[in-house]
Amino acid sequence: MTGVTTAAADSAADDPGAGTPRSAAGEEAGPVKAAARGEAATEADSSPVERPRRARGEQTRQLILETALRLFRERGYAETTMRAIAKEAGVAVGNAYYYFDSKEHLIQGFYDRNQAAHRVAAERVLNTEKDFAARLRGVLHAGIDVNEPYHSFAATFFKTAAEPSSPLSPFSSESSPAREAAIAIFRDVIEGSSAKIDPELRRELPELLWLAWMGVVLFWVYDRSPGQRRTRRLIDGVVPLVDRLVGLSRLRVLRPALRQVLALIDTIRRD
Amino acid sequence: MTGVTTAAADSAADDPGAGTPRSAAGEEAGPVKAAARGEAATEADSSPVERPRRARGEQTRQLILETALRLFRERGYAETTMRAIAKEAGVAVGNAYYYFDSKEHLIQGFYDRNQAAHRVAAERVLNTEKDFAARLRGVLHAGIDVNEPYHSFAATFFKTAAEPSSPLSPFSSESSPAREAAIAIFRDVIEGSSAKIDPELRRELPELLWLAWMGVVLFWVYDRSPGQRRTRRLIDGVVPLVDRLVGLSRLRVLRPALRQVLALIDTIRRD
DNA sequence: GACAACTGTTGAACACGTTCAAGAAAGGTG
DNA sequence: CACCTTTCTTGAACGTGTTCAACAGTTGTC
Repeated sequence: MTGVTTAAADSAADDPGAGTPRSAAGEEAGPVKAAARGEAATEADSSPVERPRRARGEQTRQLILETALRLFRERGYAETTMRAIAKEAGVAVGNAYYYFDSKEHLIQGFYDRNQAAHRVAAERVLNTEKDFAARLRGVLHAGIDVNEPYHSFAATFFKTAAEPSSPLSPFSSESSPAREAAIAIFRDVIEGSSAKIDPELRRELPELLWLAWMGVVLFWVYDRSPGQRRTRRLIDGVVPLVDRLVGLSRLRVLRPALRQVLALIDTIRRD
Repeated sequence: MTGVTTAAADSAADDPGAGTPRSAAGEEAGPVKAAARGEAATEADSSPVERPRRARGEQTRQLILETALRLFRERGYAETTMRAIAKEAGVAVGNAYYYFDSKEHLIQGFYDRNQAAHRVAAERVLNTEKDFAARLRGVLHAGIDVNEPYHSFAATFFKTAAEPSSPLSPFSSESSPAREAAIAIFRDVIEGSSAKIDPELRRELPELLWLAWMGVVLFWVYDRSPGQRRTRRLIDGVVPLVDRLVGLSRLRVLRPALRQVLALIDTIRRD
């Protein structure tokens, strides 16, 4: 299932872009730039460009990103034009395209922040709870908490993330750092818990939980109930089920079924 | 989970649009037209237009749809411009917009056909098999068979269907006829089978199987393996699991768990 | 047949995302 | 310093989906 990779209340970017852009430090140090390009199979894309990022460039890049995210928040994604972003940031349109391959690529910045915010919010739970179900429940709710302010336009560019060939797809290689980071959270959920889990299942569980999380996000995106309370209920209902299932995983009687599931996962995973 | 509602090899529309468009009969009798409009909550949309559909209009409408689908198949969705469709159909651009609210709305026609084709293909299985697992397996494979020729661009406009506010979303009210039809197939899978199923589960099962089908479609859309064989394996692996689970549903020991699941579904369903 | 009220059709015009050739600024090298 | 190379910046121009005011065709009414 597809889904917004992460989520987070970036309370940064509160002051308009006008003045001093943050010093080049922090997030966004990543190298990824050369778009994998969607399209059909048209020969090798001869451009692993890899830009060196001088100081000035980094500054402009941040300025454009801040401005874009602010406008997205203020007006929504579709309603924010590239011209508006450029104008507000005080640069030419073309300049934005020098740093970001497309309007969609601006969203990646959003993901990265929300991922980080989810991590932080999850940490609070993971440091205090030992019970598996409580940990899982806390982490899932934290993820939704962090995404909540963006529900209205998360849906809008969820659309964008849904295209398999899009670099924004949670399954794309371009988002694999974010994906790994997300899976790591669920690994922590398991490892720090007191739960006794079948070892084979334990190995696969972080990824499975992440997948379940993607499912929850997907549900959330479609959730039109006030305050998305149906999603909250889904979490509260699903967690005990998962907990029970995981607990049952060590029962002799269910071994064959578990094996069957694990074998299936394995079969599917190898190409 | 989002997913292409249906699928089908429309072998109709083989002769180019040039000559006589089919007589207004057949599919597409539906009334739905007044778009729900996405956007924010901007007052009531004062237009439940409901067009009467005269004969001539219906003819033009069909012509435009045929032409569009043909071009989509030949060149892909993104590469087909509204201007090209209009030109090829011998009408003005604006005319296409008289019949279809947007380019995306042309896709709905595609869905409807594929839905019908899936029904037909499923029938063949349902008429010969009695075993639940075999029926389910057959129906799922039939659905993929029917979609196969369109895999390359199904992905492209899967993106479109993914947006929750889009009328193309499988969960939207605008696609509810297609959705109901799809669920009906799974109802037949169950009712015609020899399987003994807990009655409460039985009531919910068609919708659950449809949901699973949406999951399979989602997987298929993302499946890049040659011939999408991973999807085939997924089906072959998941069906026995579902079968086993359904069979177990009548066991006394698993009653509480089943109840828990059904209660969850109920909770979530009511807003 | 005259008139009105639709349904159906047109193509220019608009705003948007994106590209690109041109050039300015900054760094590096002798 | 002069020079070359690389990074960065510009804005006009292109092709796209979509809109809209105008007009044509059809149907119904007296």
